[in-house]
Amino acid sequence: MVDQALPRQAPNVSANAADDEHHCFVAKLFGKRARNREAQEERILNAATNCFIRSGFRGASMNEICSEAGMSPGALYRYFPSKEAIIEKISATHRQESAEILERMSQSRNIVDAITQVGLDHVKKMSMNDSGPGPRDSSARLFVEVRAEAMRNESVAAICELHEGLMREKLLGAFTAAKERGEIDPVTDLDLAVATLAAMGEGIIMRNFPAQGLPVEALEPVFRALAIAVLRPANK
Amino acid sequence: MVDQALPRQAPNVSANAADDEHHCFVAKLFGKRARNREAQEERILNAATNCFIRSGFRGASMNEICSEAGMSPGALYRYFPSKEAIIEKISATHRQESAEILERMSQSRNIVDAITQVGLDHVKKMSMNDSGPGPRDSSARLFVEVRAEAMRNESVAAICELHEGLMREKLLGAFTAAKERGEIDPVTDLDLAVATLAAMGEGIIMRNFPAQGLPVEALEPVFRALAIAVLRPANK
DNA sequence: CAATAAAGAGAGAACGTTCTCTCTCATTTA
DNA sequence: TAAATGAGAGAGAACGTTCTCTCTTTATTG
Repeated sequence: MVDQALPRQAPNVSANAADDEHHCFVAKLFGKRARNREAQEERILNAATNCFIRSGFRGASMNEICSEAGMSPGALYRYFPSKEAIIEKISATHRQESAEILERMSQSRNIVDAITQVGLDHVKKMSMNDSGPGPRDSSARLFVEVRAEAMRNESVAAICELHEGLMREKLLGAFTAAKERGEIDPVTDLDLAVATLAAMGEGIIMRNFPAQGLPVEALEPVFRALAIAVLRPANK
Repeated sequence: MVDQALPRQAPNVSANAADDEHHCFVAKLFGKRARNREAQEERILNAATNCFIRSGFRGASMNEICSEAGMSPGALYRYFPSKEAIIEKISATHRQESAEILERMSQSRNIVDAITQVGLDHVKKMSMNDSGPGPRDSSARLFVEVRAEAMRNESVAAICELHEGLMREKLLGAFTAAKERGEIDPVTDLDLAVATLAAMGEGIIMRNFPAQGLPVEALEPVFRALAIAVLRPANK
């Protein structure tokens, strides 16, 4: 009954510790074990994402996630130490994906074109469903969930702030460059412009524009007009 | 053991049912009993609001709410049948208060002035704390919580849709009137303008502008520029 | 190569806690 | 006195997490 339970010790009979370490390192990076671990983590993350979209961070139970992943609790807890950890990982990934849309900013010469494109890309991403079944606007749902969680979860708040800082920085950089190129009125307050455009981006996600029956394409001239309004104010 | 549990029926020994009904009606509206009931309900609602802001709808427990209200569960459940009911009531109230800001719309002659004022009022309300202690931006926090809940709670979703429909209607009415007065370019898509401005409003709440160190007053010219951009697009 | 040891991976029951909500009974009010 | 009100224990379910054990894969040894 107890004769097989406890005796679990690492023997470590090797004479060369460095060799062992190196071997372990290689195995962790490229081995079948490591690849399998990554695959399982992704399986859990996908399942959890679906559950969180369906029931919210607090509303979804670990059992629900386990069922969705086709996995036992014991197995799941081998890959993530807590529900918190899963929430944090998903929040970080989702925010990062949003932030990455800004990468295209530097590709465009015209700053108004660039803003317009970023806005459209954002809306498109948010009306998408990255992970299989479920509502079409999964990404937007998860977005709101992350925002709500950030209100009272310090870790998630830190994650949000990190990516938002990066976004602000990138936007500000692009605007400054455009200003130097003479595309923007010299008196425009760029910090204010960044904050305004970022807020508008989030609002449009929340209200879930496309879900209201408005086609994404209709937003093109709107984004353009807004970009012009914010970057080159008519008065003052 | 069971002899006292269920038999709780209104005896109604009166010969005149109409009199009783009338009496009851009057008592409910003006009696001390009714006033006390309302006071207790408000006490619970205030406590619950604080808890929900602090911990979220799902995160806050009924015990937490009872403690905050200085009340036992037995007492609380006399006034609200479930946690759900409290959530719904608070959601409805909060959304209604937001919608009521639009009442001023009709007071102003100039449509751009009106939009600007509504935007500023909205931001001011959201940076406020209606119910005593807690963070300064309680209203915004609650707003996000309601939005997240609406994503998966049908009742709350219905409440949101109701008030948003009213808001859209009111905005559209004001825009139409302004168009007839010649304030708005005849080719402007008013539905799109309504949706855009509503989305921007929500976004600015979410990003919590004032909390980012930007004074509310700085937003005045921004709102003005945006209103002009949305209502009278430069091209097309 | 066969035998053996160690570790990895996973299943599922069970843990202690916390949840929402109910029941009983005492107190207050009209 | 009869109804309204409230306190508080606690029922019963669900929660996140851990524990024990089995089975598979990998590494080591003779």
